[in-house]
Amino acid sequence: MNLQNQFSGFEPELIEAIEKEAVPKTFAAGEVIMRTGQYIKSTILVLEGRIKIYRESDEGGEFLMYYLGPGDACAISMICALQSSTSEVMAVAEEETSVILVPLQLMEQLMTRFKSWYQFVIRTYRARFDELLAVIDHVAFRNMDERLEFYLKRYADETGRRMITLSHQEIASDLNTSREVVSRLLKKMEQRNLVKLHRNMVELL
Amino acid sequence: MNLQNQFSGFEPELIEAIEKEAVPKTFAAGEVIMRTGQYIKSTILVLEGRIKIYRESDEGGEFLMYYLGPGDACAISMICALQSSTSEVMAVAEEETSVILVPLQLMEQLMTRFKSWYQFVIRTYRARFDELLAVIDHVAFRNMDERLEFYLKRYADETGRRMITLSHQEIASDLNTSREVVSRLLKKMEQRNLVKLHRNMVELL
DNA sequence: CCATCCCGGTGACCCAAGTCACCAAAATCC
DNA sequence: GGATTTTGGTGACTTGGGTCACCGGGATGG
Repeated sequence: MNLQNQFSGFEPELIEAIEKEAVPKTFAAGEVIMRTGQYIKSTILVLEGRIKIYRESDEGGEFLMYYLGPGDACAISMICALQSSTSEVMAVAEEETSVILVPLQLMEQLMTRFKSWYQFVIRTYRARFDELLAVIDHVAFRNMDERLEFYLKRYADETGRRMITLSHQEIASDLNTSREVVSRLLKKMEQRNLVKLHRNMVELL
Repeated sequence: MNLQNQFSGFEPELIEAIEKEAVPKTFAAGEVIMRTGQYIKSTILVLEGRIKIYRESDEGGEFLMYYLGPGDACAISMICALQSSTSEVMAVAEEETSVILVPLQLMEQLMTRFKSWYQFVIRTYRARFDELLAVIDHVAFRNMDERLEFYLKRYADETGRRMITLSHQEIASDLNTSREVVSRLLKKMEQRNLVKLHRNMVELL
């Protein structure tokens, strides 16, 4: 698996420059990639797998923001790396995930040398910003049933599978609600023939 | 009022470059600066006044995200301008506000010519990103009473006044709730000696 | 000066969703 | 194989906060 496949917009010299200096790294499923308060010195490019980006509250609650997949970059790590400041979010590998770490000083070089890198960075900011706006919309304007539906659809889209292998408890954590609420809403969705419920699994119809 | 005062980190040549090509503009209180769906071709730098950035829902609800004051730049206009794509938020002048519009092609020149501009852009992204995270935290983890308290404190900080000249209805819109709820919560805050209520005005104690 | 509008206050009510308690089935551990 | 944990289902209850109705007092305008 190399850069070319996932980042097709990059010109060959850019790819070469990254491959020469950047550090590939692999994370096992469930491994923490970035934690709240941690200093960030490199930007993360995702080659394979899936990373979950979420916010933690003081009281132990968590709140899913979005996922990163192959071809994505972590906007937060970009911003933090460029300021060598701390991350305000958590990043955890959902599956076995391989990434490339682009250290700060390389990042700055690429920025001035390669227009395609610069544009990639801008696109990344834009994409994450839009995702945050969508999150705010949902939590501000939508009820739990709509949020749950959206959550399941997004999950299915991200993974490309209609079978969602998550327990009700895990879904509840991501939405910062309780298991009972998720159970009940899923039951209602089943009655509306939107999903079929299995153990540890929700099938989207 | 010129750039130097509000953007003290900029070197003289940068200021000169901006002043030569960028367009100053003034908005009256209440005027719409940017609306949802509008194409953005320039980045906005705020010299004087205050701009409210908020999100609109399909059903007419609105939701305050943050304010921009002197020395701030609009990250969304940056991102949009650089992609010449549409804004996903509303921007309205809260008071008489003067800004400088930096057109796209100038923006790109400055980016490569001036390190201090580049860093300013990064700082801006970071600041807005953090503000969005704070918004998400509040709406995800906090109840209305805490959100109201935070809202009032922030307003007082932004304006530098303890007297907040807003009707309950206006506050309710910003928090996407109803006037009655705001009235009741303010009454409770008054009983706790946190505020004193006047007509069209909340005094922070 | 009267009519109308905006503002704030309040009681009654309702609903979404969080909490508590408990249970049964499946999975996992020793 | 028995014990414990995880998972999901459900009824009962509470609570935050949204809605409705109504009222009075100040502001505004013809």
